[in-house]
Amino acid sequence: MDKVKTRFAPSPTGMMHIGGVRTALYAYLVARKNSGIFSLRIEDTDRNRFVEGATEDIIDSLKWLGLDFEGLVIQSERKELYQKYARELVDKGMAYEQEGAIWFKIPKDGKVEFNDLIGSRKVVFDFNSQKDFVLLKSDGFPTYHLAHVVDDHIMETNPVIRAEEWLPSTPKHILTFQAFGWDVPQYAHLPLILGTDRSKLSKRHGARSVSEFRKDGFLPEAILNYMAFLGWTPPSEKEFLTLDEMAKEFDIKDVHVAPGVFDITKLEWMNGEYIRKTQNSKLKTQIYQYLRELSEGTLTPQDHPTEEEIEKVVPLIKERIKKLSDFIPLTDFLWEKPEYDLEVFKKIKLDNLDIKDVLDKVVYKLEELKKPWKSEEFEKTFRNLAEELGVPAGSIFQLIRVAVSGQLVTPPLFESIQILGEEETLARIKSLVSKYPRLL
RNA sequence: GCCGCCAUCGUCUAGUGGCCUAGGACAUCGGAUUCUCAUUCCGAAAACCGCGGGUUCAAAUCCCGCUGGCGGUGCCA
Repeated sequence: MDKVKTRFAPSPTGMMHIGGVRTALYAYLVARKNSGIFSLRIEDTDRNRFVEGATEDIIDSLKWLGLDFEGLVIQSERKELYQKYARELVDKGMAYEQEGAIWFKIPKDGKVEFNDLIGSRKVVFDFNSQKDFVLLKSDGFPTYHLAHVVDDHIMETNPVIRAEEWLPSTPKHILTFQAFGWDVPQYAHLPLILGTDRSKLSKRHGARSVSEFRKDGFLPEAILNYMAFLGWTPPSEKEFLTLDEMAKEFDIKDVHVAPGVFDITKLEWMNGEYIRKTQNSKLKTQIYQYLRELSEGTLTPQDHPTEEEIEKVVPLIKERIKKLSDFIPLTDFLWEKPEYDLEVFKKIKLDNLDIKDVLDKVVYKLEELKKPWKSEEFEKTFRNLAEELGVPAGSIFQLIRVAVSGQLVTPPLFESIQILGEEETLARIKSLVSKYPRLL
């Protein structure tokens, strides 16, 4: 048998869409599984819908995801090829020219049948449900129908893996292959991916391109894993699979027929799982690179947080973030002086105690504490203070937390303070007290 | 309208005639641990397997009809 060749064939009408990830992934997996070849084809035959930068975004996204492809075909660069083939059909009498376009002539009677790889379903279309269609537009560019048939024949694509929205036009394609006298490839029409309103996932559902997910701090492994499972369960029924493991287990025949709803909540959960599974040193690097990318290169190694600083915080935030972007709100108080919203102090239950008085006591205790501050002593000191004041220890810790960070939620207090440093901690509390003597 | 695809908890799914009084995961809700938040650990609720007919000793699983959802119906892809 010939080598298995698959391809991902998006049209550059926008940034690479998250739904396209699954199509690309399955095609990639089929190739890998069969030691075949996976390539990319840019379907840019509609000049009106062409979006500048889209091709680059698709390539970048594929690379970022780790879906390596060999071979790149750009349809607009081989216009003449399609023209030649369109003419050939005209010469054969199977197509005709009208108003500058070349139309495929649908035979009078009969039907097309084919077995789709997905769900091994048999699909039958009557010719009379089909109308003549354009192969070559009057601007000289091919339509999808022609380009698909010509390219996938030349590229020896088999199976053709594409979204189910193509299913209704498959008879056109089969007829065209036959008109040329070429072998018809096998088709795998992947079920649609739906938005929460159950209509085809699109920009209306929050327009999520791969690059946006990347910017949001999603990991490629998590995206791949989640998308793979939208319509497929590995025979092993494992929950987490690497690309290699997927390639081993994947069989296009196991892909479901029913459409699936894209659920970002589950993707986020999975991303969190991947973050937790990542080695600290690797996570440190990922966060560092992520922050640099976010700042579009304006972040230099001298800016905060530095790689060393991130390294110290990683163990504290690893179990607290679902996305790399969560790192920022959770830790920025460590590198920047906090802005205080006095409202948050009201959420600390200190009975009728005066916050300023309590903070004064905190400062006093901290100054008494032997340096370097030790975790046990720190804790004991403030538990004692809480007892003296007759309030829960948690309230005291919470007050210190807010005083130091301006936030109700932070990584563990003492560890955060250690990163902040003793002087900075004291300075922050003192300046808070002096800045807002009344309000507190 | 016409053509086509699909149909198990809110979501992703297991399930290919008896192991199913339908299992898992996310989300949700309780509870335990805890200085906040998270993590982790327990537990609960959640699908009369879209509806109606068959076939069979036996159906979520096979067949038919219906309904519903979605897709296509472009010199877009």
